[in-house]
Amino acid sequence: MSGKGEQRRAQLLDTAEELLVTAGGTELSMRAVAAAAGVRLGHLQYYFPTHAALVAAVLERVLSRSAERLAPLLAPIGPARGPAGARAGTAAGADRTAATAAPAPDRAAEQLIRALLAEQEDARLVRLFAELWALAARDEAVAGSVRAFYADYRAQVAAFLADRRPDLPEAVVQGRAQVFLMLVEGASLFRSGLAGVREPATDEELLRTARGLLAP
Amino acid sequence: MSGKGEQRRAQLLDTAEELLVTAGGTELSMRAVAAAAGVRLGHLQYYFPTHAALVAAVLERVLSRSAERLAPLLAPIGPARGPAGARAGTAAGADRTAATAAPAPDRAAEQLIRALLAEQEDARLVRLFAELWALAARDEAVAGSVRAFYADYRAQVAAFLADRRPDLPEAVVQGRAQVFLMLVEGASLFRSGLAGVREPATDEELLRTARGLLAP
DNA sequence: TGTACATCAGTGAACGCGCGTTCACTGATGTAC
DNA sequence: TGTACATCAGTGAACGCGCGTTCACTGATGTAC
Repeated sequence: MSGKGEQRRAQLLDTAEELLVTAGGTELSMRAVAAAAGVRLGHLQYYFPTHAALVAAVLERVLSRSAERLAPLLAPIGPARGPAGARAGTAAGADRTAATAAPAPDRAAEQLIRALLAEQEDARLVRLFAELWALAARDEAVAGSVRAFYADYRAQVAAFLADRRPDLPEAVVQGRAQVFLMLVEGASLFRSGLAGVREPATDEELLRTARGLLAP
Repeated sequence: MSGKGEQRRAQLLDTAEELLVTAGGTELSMRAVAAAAGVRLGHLQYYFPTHAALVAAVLERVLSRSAERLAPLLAPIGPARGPAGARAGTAAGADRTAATAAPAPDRAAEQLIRALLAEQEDARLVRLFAELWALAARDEAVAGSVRAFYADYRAQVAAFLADRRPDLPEAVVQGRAQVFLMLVEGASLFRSGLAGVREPATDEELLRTARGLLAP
């Protein structure tokens, strides 16, 4: 029966992820995960035969979960501009028509920006991504996953922007989407206590700049 | 005689830094550093009694060297605007008058931005900072050093901006300086191969946004 | 319904290795008189 | 100038520990007949 196995696997990954956040990547050992999960070392290895397999599985889940969290925020809900609304279609937005309670143009971008910044108040998540970047700097396989994640993220931001500004050339849309990500990910370093702390005055300038990129 | 000791110490730190960049933070062991430096483990410990002492020393040198590299770029060389030029005074700029060969207002900001982005083409440096962020996420002492480094960096950017735009309120100057750093550090992730790759179209948007922050 | 067997889930011990740290030691270099 | 001594620079062996990996094993659960 795969139900029990899947459940145990998920539980082990929960534990590993928790450990990655609270103790850091260097403490993510097979023994530590097994002990924290309350199983024997040999049993953890039944699900993840090697340490690399465990790390890869944790990584995959963290990134796909982040992608899921971002998807609804990025689903195009802007003003009805003809068929452009289908461009960045996601499953989440499929059963919603553009007409029902669509916010004003500026509001959608505003909500997206604020939601992304609100996410950064979770220091655990930021620490997790700092670990990911360090892992990526060390391990080309991890770097590939991280790049794929951000490529998808960027494509969604680009679709969001293209939906709202059909007049912009594709190259500009792609460029702005990427710069927007640079700004958001850079901000996470400085708003989480890692390289700096949150400040209202800075957040105001940050919002202004982010707005300028998404909906000028 | 302290000359020999100082020299040996510097050489050991060179080796450790090299190792940190090429192999990553997890490989920065006492034995690895000793072996790479061609000395015995016990001797490395004569200079750095514990692993923590070695890491702290490497960290301190990396950050102070980065600060030195940035100082001349940030020294105010803008148009003569009265006594404001002394605000961000550094030793490097002390023997240079504001009048000699001062570039046009936009040029100074442009040069600064381009110099900072050019630095990011050194993948080794970017990897080193990714390691630093991960170390900071794990170790509050490291995080303190990193925050102090960026606080100083930001103050210099703020002075640069204040020098050129004396009309802006201090809060706005501080906010823009911080957002500028967010953008630059975020860009390093996406231009180094770590989370993305360099693209001319993106660089154009990046320059545009950075310019808007520094000299609007 | 019962039995035989395969697969799944989990245990436990042992391996060799690299790690940080401790510590006693040696030779070279400087300093006091 | 010579000698005694302290400090500096560097060596070498050993410690206990946590690590990833291997492997033989056991009991539970599903499947075929």
